[in-house]
Amino acid sequence: MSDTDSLPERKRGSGVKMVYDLLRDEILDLRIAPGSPVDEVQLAERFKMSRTPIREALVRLAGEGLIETLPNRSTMVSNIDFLNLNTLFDALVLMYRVTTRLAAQSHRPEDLPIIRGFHEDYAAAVAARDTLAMIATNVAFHAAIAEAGRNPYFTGLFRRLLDEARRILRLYYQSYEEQFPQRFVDEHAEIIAAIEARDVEAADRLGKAHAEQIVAQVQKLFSRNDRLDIAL
Amino acid sequence: MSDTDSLPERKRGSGVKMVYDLLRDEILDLRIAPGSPVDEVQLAERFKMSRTPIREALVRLAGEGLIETLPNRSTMVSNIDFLNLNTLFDALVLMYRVTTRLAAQSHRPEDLPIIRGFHEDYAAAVAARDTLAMIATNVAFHAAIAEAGRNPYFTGLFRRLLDEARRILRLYYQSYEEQFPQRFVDEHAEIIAAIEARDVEAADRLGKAHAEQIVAQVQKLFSRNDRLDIAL
DNA sequence: TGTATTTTTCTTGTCGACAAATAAAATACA
DNA sequence: TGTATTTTATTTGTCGACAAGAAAAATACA
Repeated sequence: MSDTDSLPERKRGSGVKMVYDLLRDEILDLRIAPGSPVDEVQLAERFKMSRTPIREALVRLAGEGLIETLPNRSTMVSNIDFLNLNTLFDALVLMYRVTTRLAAQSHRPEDLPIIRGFHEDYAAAVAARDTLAMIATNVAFHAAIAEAGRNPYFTGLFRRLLDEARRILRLYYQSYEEQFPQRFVDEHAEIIAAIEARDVEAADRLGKAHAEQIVAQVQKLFSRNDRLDIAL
Repeated sequence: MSDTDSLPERKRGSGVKMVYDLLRDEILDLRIAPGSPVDEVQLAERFKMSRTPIREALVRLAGEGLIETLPNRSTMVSNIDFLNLNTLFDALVLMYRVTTRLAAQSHRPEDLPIIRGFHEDYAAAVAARDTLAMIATNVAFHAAIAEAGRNPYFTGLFRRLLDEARRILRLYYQSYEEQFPQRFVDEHAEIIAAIEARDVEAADRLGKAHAEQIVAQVQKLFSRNDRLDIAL
């Protein structure tokens, strides 16, 4: 694989961030399977740098729970905890509500163009049936709404939840290729309208409904898979 | 200062955790002032180890927002963001509600003795007028309730919020030494009762009231200080 | 042939040293 | 004396090497 086959001229502090961002994306897009071993020397060779900056990137990833470190022994990509998916869904629904509500309450005029921009990106991805782009732009859309709510603690947790959900959605879209996401586009438009009108209650309600609908779809899929697994 | 004047025999992976825990406590108890510079070589000398494990501990602390690093330049203890305290309070109130509610909903019998234990520790700290112990045991009490709710995403955010609040409460108790915490002890007892009775609505209501009361007190103090600052 | 023990291997954890980047100090110049 | 430029100093970022720990492999022994 020709990853970093560009100029070996790297700036001083940039290596860590690069490794961090790249590994993070690969993990969240399921390009690296959960449970896969993460080898420091291998990464050092791949990125053509010493183990030290690699290690720092791994420590950061471990801090976000994306990888797990066994003391003195291997490091691996965190598994998806299917048994506790409901806790993830609970947290997601609440954060959808809270961030949308806060955005309606305290957004500024300059926030709306940004949100609309991601909304259009998402619509374009749906039209193009580009699954990875759909997932990424959907996350960006809701993250932008959260930013407009201006509570860093909520946006921080929400981002993390959306990241974790990114892996699940990746599985979801791998299994089923349905055309329903158009519905999500419409719901997004409604949410924007509620935020713009500063209708806090409507924003809350729409955010909740939007989240619960996605969760229900995913749960339906996984229960189907569960039954399949048992049947085999 | 004779910090680590014990045996130089350290186990292999223990250094990082030790430095991390110690620095974290010092920061949260305001033993290191916000804005203070954090020097790697100094810490390396103090803990008698190389800069590498120190660095790893600092990366973890930075990941939690407890320290801030300027690229290629100094590292310092994060300042308390007084201008955005309301976002912290908003998040805290919501998490008090959610964790108490969830605890009432899905706690197990073995959780209650743990919660009661911290409740008694807190009562003892109040009786002894030990400010630092009061803050620490109060955090432990609510963290235990959150654990009983069994949603790792909520407990994670809640712990972080309580940590940040620890620094503020430290300021609070430095300024005013009032005897009202007995009221908190009583409220804690009510909360435990609601959880035990699995009364979800009552737990929610009590958690919210408890949080809002603390927030109101702290806000009153800071608004007083603000006026004082302006007057000077 | 099966089990206990030793040896090997592989990965991580730690170290000391050097290079780069920035701020502070010193110097030159008007 | 005030400002621009060079030099020094200090702190971080990166490197290569070595040691420790744990699993796997190999060996010894019954």
